[in-house]
Amino acid sequence: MVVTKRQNEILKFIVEEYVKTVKPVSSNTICKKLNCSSATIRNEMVLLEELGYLEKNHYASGRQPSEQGYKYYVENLMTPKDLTGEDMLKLQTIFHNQSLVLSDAIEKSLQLISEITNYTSVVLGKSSNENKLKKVEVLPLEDNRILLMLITDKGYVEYKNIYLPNTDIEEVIKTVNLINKMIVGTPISEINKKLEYDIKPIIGKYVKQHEMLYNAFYDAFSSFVNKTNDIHFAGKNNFLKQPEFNNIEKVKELLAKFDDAKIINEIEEQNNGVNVYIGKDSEISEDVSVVKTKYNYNGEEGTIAIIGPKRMEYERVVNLLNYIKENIDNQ
Amino acid sequence: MVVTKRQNEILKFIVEEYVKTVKPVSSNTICKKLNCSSATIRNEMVLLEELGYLEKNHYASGRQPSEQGYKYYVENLMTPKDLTGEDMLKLQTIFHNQSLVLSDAIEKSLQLISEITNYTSVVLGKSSNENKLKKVEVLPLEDNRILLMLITDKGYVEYKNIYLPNTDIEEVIKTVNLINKMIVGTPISEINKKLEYDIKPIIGKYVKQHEMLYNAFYDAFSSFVNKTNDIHFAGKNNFLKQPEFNNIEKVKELLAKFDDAKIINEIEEQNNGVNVYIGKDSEISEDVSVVKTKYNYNGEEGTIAIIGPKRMEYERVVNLLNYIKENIDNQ
DNA sequence: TTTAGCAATTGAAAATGGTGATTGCTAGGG
DNA sequence: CCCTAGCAATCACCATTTTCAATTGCTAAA
Repeated sequence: MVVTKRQNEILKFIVEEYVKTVKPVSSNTICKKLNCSSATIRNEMVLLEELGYLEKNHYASGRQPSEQGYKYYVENLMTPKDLTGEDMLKLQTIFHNQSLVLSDAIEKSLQLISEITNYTSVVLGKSSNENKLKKVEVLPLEDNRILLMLITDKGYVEYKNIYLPNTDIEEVIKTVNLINKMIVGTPISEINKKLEYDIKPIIGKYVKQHEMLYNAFYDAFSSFVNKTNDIHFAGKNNFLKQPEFNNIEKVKELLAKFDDAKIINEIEEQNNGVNVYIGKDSEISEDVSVVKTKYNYNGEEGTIAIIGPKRMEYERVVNLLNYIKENIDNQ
Repeated sequence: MVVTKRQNEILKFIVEEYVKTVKPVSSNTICKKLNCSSATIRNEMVLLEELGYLEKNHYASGRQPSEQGYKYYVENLMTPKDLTGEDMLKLQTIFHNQSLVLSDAIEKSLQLISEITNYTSVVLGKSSNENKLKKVEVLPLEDNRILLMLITDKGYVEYKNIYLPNTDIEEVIKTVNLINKMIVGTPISEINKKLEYDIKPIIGKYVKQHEMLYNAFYDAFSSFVNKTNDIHFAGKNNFLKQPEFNNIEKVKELLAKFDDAKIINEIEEQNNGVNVYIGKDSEISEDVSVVKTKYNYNGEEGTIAIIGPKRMEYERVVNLLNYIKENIDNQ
């Protein structure tokens, strides 16, 4: 079945109206905008419903977009107009601010987006798993404490503050320097093995409290491996502001998902460009949608995503994300 | 007016029953436990209400503890019995695990507490504001990127990944080493001033892209200052599980408080020991209570707090916190 | 001092009724 | 053949009423 021009207009109007008002749209509301009677609209709505683009809550309720309807809207009806002046200006001040390191600019811009849209933003840096250890550094502090730092070739740092009572710190430093030579260059993911089989015996020889030191090492590397992703949220609680999440159960479910590492993986797989995943496709919850894109700036890879209710301002969000992506790529 | 032994028993029972069931306690429920009729209990309840320890929701509802009632319970009725076997065992495995650095053990134990109690836990490390800069370190990475690390004497580290296209990295490193000599020893809080008046001119002389480098420095130190507190939450969303927070508005209010830095300050002031702040005294919301304590382990200072609904298992939480405190002090 | 008994009070849940919004359908008109 | 006016039908929503069970305060007797 072919979708007529008028049907497209009606569908577009319904999506945008519903996004604004969160209320089913009636034939009457529509006929004020288009020049025809409500009955005509109703006839068209019946067809659009048969096509699967519209839904009713009950016999005599107005229509709202179905998941398919949103998809159709995003693919065919959305006008890729420029950002509104306001949105644009705010983002510009961030990206044109030379003082910001890129990662900070991204984070700041996502905070901004969360603020102005009331959705949730996520930056997902590339896994540090593939990093290789570049350097192990020890720094003596006061009172038999040392600072242990692990640095990777991509510039990630993990550090730990260790208290070693009754230990000759000089000796510890010598030992660590020895270890340093042995493990530099090892991929982070393989390091714990190496630690156990190659390093453990050596620490034992040199340091009295070898148990403590060894464990500190082991821990530091473990948390490195666990922290396989560098993830930052902005506006995590914004869902509380959305009327469709006014019920505790849904909020609970969603916030739990945000803590769960799985959400990250779901978000990661993706082709290039700015993509929209609606409802069930979001892999998070059928009530939310995700707009996301990858970036790669001189080896610094990552994904940016905006998570909002299915009733999302797709046009605006896609444009915002496009703008950010362009700014990163052109920088 | 004197509180009789029986009145104490009744109050204790009501508190513990209400904490369990979240429902007003009726005279009938009580008389099953004590050997007397419901009418007798009712007479006593009238007296306890006059003393301000009990409350009614309406004419014919059962009684529940008032804020004052909880206070009286915590101060006079709570039996400081040992931890139950289960709670104890779980905590032991954390603290007797020699492999954990103290700060990690604390964090792990709070995660555990949040899990088993469904309350929210907070560790608040001492402000890094009083720290002095110990070392500035630069490490060249691939592709004209450098890693900038700032290390304080107390062992805090802040790092930034900077991309400096078209710049002689060797020159940058020389410059930074120069800067290093000039600012080591400066308190973090004063560093931005020094940067602006003493350091800025120097970087200008040595580095082409001085703007970029200078700003990176400035940023790194700024975020150091802003991060005046080292704060970690566990079970932030646990409030969603508590029946008294089944309304979005309250949850919103509370989660906003958690993000707000003020909550930290409110929590910080405190004398020694494990203290209980009920309802309005919590300074957070009249619906929550806070149990907290300070620790000081070899210069590593901080505060631990458990935040829960006013209807809290005070006995259990106080005992848990006591156990942790003892373990830190004795370690 | 304790207790049995009873009227009084209230919230919560279920039942009821009215209102307004909106639809689907029908029949007539361009 | 498409559009539209008109109208009964449908349903959510709100307010009101009814019913029910829980629990209290009070009184009078043990």
